[in-house]
Amino acid sequence: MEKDTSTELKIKEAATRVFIAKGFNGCTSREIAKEAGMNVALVNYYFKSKSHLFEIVIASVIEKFAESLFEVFKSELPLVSKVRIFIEKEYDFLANHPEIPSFLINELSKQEAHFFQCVGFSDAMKDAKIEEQVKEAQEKGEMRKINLVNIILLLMSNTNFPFIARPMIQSIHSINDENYKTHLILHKQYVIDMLINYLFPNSKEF
Amino acid sequence: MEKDTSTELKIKEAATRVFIAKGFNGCTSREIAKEAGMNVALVNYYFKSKSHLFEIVIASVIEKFAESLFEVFKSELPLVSKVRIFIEKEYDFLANHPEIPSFLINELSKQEAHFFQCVGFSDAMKDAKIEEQVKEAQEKGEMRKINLVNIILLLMSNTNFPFIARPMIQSIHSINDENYKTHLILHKQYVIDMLINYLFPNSKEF
DNA sequence: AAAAAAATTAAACAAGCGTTTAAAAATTAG
DNA sequence: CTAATTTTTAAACGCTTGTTTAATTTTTTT
Repeated sequence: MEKDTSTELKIKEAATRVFIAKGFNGCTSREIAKEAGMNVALVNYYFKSKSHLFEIVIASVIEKFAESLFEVFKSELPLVSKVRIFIEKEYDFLANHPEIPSFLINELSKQEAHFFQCVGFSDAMKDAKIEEQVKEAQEKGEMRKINLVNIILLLMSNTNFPFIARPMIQSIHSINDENYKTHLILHKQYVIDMLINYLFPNSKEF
Repeated sequence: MEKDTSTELKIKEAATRVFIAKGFNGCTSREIAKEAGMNVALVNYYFKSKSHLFEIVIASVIEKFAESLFEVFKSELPLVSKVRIFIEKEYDFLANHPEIPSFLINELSKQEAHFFQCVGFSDAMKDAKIEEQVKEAQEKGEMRKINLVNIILLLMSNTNFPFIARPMIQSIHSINDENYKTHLILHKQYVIDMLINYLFPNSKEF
């Protein structure tokens, strides 16, 4: 009884590509099988159903998506540096996986949102002790006193949205992919400057 | 030959609700008919197909979505006030229609993106003469010299994302709807302060 | 009030869906 | 090398999909 057959893996990878590109409702089992170069029945042979396969795929996408965030905040740097590095890493990650935020936001707002809970997102949050770091920096007067939820919102808004809304923004301004990439590179620095200046008003870091 | 029958309107309104909630691929013609309290065949009697109905719906949603943006910028206020009022109006609009940004971003990234072009989004952009206003303010030294694309990105990121990502953020922080609303109210002011301070470094407006 | 037109309905359609079956092929075990 | 097991296949399953049909009801016209 082999585990993690090359066939099984190929199907999961193909499914990930197809699900991300078209969403759960936007694709068919046969499409996934074709993308993997397999027979349709094999999808349900290795993964018992389309839904089950989807749950596995989205769980691993979430994990990949959240990884870099917590990686940065677990380190031993001052908070202001963590914010800068997080934004930089996030832009790098999203440049390579620009479709992931839209995919997650989309599917999580439609399907039942139990996916996130089972992954233990908020556990990782506590593990990284971000809340404590923020409180400490705020008491020292280094950081603006706003709630963690709002801080996360500011960080995620300015990193994720430019990738989520790319098709829309390109349409509005009639610009091509290459041109948009140029704007994104500049945007990263704008966001770093703006956020650090706002969150750490007394910081020298910029 | 009646025009704009109450039946026709009911179907369009029902379709708008269903499409926004579930997306084009996530719902059926029968579901739309049921929501409107009509027979399935009537959907294709008034609108020739599900796709055609969808195009009509998404066009009117886009129009509604873009309206407030251009309304503000067509007025005769100084740019710094326009930015503040835009953010305020956008938060008010999105508080009443929180699902619209996700819907648009979602469908526009999947379907062919010809929807936007046919609505003439960029025409309205030129009509509002935003580019000229920005250039003028920048030459006067009132406004930070960054590209219009980046300015729009900053504005839209910080207004739309908090509504787009609500399910995700609530999951991460384990907070309920009411609690999230409270954070949103605070967030609006944070965004205004941060953006005006960044875009208009010498402004007294805040 | 009768005839014509429009609106609405139930029923059916072919096609595609997720999933299952049962047989064939390939692999492993003894 | 044979038997048992696993993997892969083609075909079919019931069901739902978008759409169409043809009959019925309602409205409008004359």
